[in-house]
Amino acid sequence: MQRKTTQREAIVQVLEEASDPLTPNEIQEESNSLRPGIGIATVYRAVKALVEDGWLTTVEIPGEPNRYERADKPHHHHFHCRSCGKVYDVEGCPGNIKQLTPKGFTTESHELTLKGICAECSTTNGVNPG
Amino acid sequence: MQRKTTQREAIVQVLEEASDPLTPNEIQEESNSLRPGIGIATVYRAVKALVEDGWLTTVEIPGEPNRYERADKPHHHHFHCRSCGKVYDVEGCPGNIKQLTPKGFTTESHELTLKGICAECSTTNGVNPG
DNA sequence: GACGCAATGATAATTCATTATCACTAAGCC
DNA sequence: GGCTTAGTGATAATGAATTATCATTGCGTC
Repeated sequence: MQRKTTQREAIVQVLEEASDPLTPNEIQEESNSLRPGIGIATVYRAVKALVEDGWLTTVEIPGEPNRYERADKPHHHHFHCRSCGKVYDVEGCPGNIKQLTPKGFTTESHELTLKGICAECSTTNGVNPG
Repeated sequence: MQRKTTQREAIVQVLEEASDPLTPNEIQEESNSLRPGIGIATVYRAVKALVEDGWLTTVEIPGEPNRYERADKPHHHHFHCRSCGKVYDVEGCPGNIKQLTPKGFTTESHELTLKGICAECSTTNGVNPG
């Protein structure tokens, strides 16, 4: 039977409160501030189960490890900062995506990733936003 | 000094004539039909040099190996077929992408990937396009 | 045609993210 | 409080893409 553990509770809480998608490593770090000692294997196991439950969605960014966020968020896209590497949620969608679909093709979904410099890195010196 | 080899000629020709971005493995296979015996290491070396020259661009699709295409193509996006795995060029762009940029962020570029079933797979039975 | 060295090709090594292993821990039931 | 066994954590193993190694090949020059 599925047992309730303090590790899993911490992981779920972290993902519940996250405003942006997190990598397994980020989940581990943040979970450990709630409940120290959680191993990376436990994070992977929990994430896998939560994705299978449909409670988490996988966010794939090219050249980046997978990130995970709650599946109940409305349709949105992502911003990938090339300075700090963080991934942020971006509200909205251009909306006229499917009209790009070539003849004979069927578009089932789409992923849009903005790339640039996030607000935090813009206000920090050492990075040239231009 | 940079020498002209039959291997590099074949690789360049393959990329010159490619209508869609190719993975190193695809480049190797196609190059070998022009000039048999080209090793994967040679493909990686040639691609790396061509990207550094600015003649090739890297196309990154989540969960897929990198693909490469000529850098002189006009702005466009990509379609990733979930059946055969191929990546196709898609003309055009929604155009109003940057207005999604959150306050304080700077968008330098964007990547849009359509996912679904390509024309070839749609006409082949065994795949349900819906 | 001979020579020097850049390029090649086979393959080992590396680099990651992710998964498997296994002894130990602790949740839930008595 | 004990028992059973699912869950955990440290780490080895795996898988896949890419890079390094090194003996050999062949381009470009003399």
